[in-house]
Amino acid sequence: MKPSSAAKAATLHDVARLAGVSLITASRALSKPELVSDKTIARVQEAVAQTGYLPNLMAGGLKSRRSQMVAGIIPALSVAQFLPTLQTLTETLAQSGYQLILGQTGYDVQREEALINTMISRRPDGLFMTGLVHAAAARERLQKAGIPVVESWDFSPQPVDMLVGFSHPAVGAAIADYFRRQGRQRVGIASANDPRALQRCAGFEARWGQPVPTALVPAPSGLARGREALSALLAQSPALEAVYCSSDQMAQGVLVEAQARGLRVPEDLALCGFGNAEFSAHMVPALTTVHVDGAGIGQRAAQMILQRCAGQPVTEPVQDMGFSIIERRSTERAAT
Amino acid sequence: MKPSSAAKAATLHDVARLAGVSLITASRALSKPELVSDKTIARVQEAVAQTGYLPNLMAGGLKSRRSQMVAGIIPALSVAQFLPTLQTLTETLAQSGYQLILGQTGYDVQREEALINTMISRRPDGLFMTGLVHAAAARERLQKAGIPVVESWDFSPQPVDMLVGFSHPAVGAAIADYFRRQGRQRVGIASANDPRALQRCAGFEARWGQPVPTALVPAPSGLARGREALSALLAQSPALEAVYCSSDQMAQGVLVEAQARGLRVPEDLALCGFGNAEFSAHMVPALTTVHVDGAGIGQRAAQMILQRCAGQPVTEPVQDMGFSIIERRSTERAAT
DNA sequence: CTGTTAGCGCATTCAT
DNA sequence: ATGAATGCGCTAACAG
Repeated sequence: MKPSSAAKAATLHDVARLAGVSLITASRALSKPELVSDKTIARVQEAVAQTGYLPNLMAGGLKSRRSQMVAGIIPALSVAQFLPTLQTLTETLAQSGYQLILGQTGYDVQREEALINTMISRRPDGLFMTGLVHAAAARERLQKAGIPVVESWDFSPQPVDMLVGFSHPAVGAAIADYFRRQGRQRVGIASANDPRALQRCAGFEARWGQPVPTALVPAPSGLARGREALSALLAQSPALEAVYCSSDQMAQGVLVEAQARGLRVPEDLALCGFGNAEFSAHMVPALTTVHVDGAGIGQRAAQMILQRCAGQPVTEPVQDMGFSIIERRSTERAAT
Repeated sequence: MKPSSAAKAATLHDVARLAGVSLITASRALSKPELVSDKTIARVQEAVAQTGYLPNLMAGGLKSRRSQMVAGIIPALSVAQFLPTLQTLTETLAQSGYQLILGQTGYDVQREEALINTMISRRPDGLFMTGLVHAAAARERLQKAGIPVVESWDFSPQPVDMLVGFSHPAVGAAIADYFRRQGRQRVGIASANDPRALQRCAGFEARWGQPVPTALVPAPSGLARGREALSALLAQSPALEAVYCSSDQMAQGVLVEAQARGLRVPEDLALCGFGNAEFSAHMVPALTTVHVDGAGIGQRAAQMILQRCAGQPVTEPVQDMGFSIIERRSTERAAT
């Protein structure tokens, strides 16, 4: 018995032989024990233990047409936004025996399309997307594949299949309304240049009603980008009173840069972020931001996929999860 | 032609028939074109385009015993530490046509073991672990499975197979040395309670030579935990001069709490983090921290796995990636 | 260069 | 409650 890879893994055949039963009985003992006598089950179990048998899900899946895998497509793992969603999705799926296969598009529509094809080749039982499916060919492919598809973190009246998300233009508009309600005049935007962040910018500007000084930085946005962005904004508009930032991470950078320039937040400059990151409530000043239930998105998406895999209909295939502005110190008005 | 899932996906058989060639010729035209005439390839390609054929990798993998998948096991997606590693790993593997299947252990050894079994059932061509494989049974299983395994972000003289990481006790010791060299007297530790962070604490304290006030918080550590930790530390040791934090995120929290208490960093309190996050260089003050090449770990791990999948030997199966202390403003000595 | 034959490991029919 | 045959879709061997 060499420790090398020589020894082929035990198959169900080996288990059946050792247990003195037929192949199919061994199979049933493991996956449908209610159809097999307790004595037989015990014998099979022991044979499994002795041989160290682990089922080959590829073989089982080939026949049963269920791979027990779900494809997950994201722009990039480094986008902190999506982490709670992915974490919950992975966990919820795992509880039902499904694993996630991960793919990253890098915000590139061509890579997204290629990735979707690659994923379909693995015959996943479902597919999860952050964002919408952009390529028309991919949409068609997915529809033809006939598996449950959940698009997320965005909104569309005509999703490929199911959707759990919210409207980014509405977020932008809500922040514009909020700043206006506070009586702010000279507002600016510090945003990443990814499609969803740009939708928020557009929503903000449309509601604001006039051009808004905007500094765009490459996605994914972080603290360093926030510092750059505020510098760029102040160059355009020195008397800035309030800034909407496309992520809380970026807002941290705007805060640091403001402090480095001797600007007080919120007295001289008000800040609103997006995402309600774990740290935002604990910054000084605490950060006003837009809360989105990322973990909830992941859980609902997983439930929808699992439900459909179980053959049940999904009652509400398009869910707007909404959002809410969390007011904190960083946009407090001076008590004049 | 209903748009529903009724229409079964085209198989290679359909493609072959349409192209007027045999099954295996169609197969070769797609996967080993150098063995097939250009004319035939063109005919097959067209049949593929017409049918919308996408290969079934489960079926191919069953026969060829290569699934083109790599299992990736991490504690939790929310641990920012590992993101660059995972991102690079996923990308590098994808370039060679491999996809990553993700599993999360939640730092639980039992879940880790169960997950490894589940993963083996999918017959991945390789397995990547953040950390070491803890359960003895799992180590054995992996060795018997005969696939390339890379453990990472830690060090062990006897890995299951291959390893790319570094020594956490050595990190702790290096920071202790650094503080001592600076002439700091009253030092403290603010650390998460995960196994690797605890190793760094132990290394620090051993090198320091006497008990070090320590505040432990649950992993994963973030800004909020850092604030808590500094409060706890100051309660124990009011005259604290320097703190080592087990992550840069946590160091941010310690900084915020220090500032909230009117302590100046570095004049009143020096700070050293761990991880060299993207933001650390841009904080005010910029954060001294320990740099670890997380992306490099992911890339090397991917290369090792790919090399072994290609049947080539890996010349250096155990790689210590080392680490380095990046000195920045947060530990600067006053120019007395 | 192309085709024929024979499985990969398992689960779904049917039968008993 | 158990078993025998059949095939999921594809590729590794060998032949031609």
